[in-house]
Amino acid sequence: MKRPKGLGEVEQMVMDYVWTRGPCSAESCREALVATRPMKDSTVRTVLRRLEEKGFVSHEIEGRTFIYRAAENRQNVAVRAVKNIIDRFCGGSAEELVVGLVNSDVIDRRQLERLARKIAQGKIGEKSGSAAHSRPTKKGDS
Amino acid sequence: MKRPKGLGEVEQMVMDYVWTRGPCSAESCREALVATRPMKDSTVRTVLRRLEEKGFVSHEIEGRTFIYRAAENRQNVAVRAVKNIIDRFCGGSAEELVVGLVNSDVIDRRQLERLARKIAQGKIGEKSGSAAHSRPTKKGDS
DNA sequence: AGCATACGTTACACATTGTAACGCTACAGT
DNA sequence: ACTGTAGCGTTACAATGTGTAACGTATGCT
Repeated sequence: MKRPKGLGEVEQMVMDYVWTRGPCSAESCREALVATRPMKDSTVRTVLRRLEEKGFVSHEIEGRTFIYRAAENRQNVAVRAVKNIIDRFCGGSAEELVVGLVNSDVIDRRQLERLARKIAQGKIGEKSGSAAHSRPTKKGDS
Repeated sequence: MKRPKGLGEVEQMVMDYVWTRGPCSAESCREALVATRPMKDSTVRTVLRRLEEKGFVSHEIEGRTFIYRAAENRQNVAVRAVKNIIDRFCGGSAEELVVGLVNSDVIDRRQLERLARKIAQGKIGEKSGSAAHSRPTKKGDS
């Protein structure tokens, strides 16, 4: 089992694009990124392929073009990463982390309280399944 | 400015030891780790030195022995890492992340609410200085 | 002096990541 | 049918991070 350690700089940019713009071809991805970061098409393709190997994206073929889409949404990836951190640094308990986040002004304490209340009341965050994917990502839905 | 990307496997183990046991020499560190992971003393020393370069530990000399100590406690490192994640994946806003954490059962929603309330009431998390100490957290402490 | 202790230097292997040149294949237009 | 080209894969290489450790050097003790 390959734990996706994380994303490199370019990989992150590509993922950001995919997450933001939705399913896209390698070329459209490159066209968007090339403004801030010049790179050849083969570079983008390689990155995309590696991203797929890591499980961050999947692709389906449309005509003869690969359409890549995110396998998970940003939040899920973020959650996994944070989960990892919690395991590594907090012994599995997230409480102290939350405290730390508040102390470091990463989270505003009032906002947190409001949010927590809403969550506790079930107004946010219906757990529909394992929360491991935003969509089934099954092929053949073209 | 070099942001410490993260810790490798061995680096993590060393840091865990330093965080848990407090200041220690390279040798005592090695003695503790060698049970689960055989390695030579020079290996530990190299790791410790790299850890220091990354800013995770500092050392002072006692006699002719280097005593390493954590530059930051676990929580702070964890918070920084999470902050990073929030920037990268959540556009700077932690709210959705919290929701995700709850949905993924990383944080219990009731616990979160209790915690948030306590924090909001100022019962927890008074920002007491820079919190850059390496006080052993009172978990499974001997 | 000679040895043990404790640290530094240097080096190497392997994985990850960014980058890209080529090369292959299938579809389109003439 | 033939050829151009769009679109993908293969392969490769450099830079960096990480684990690992042999060997070298300094210092204190007996």
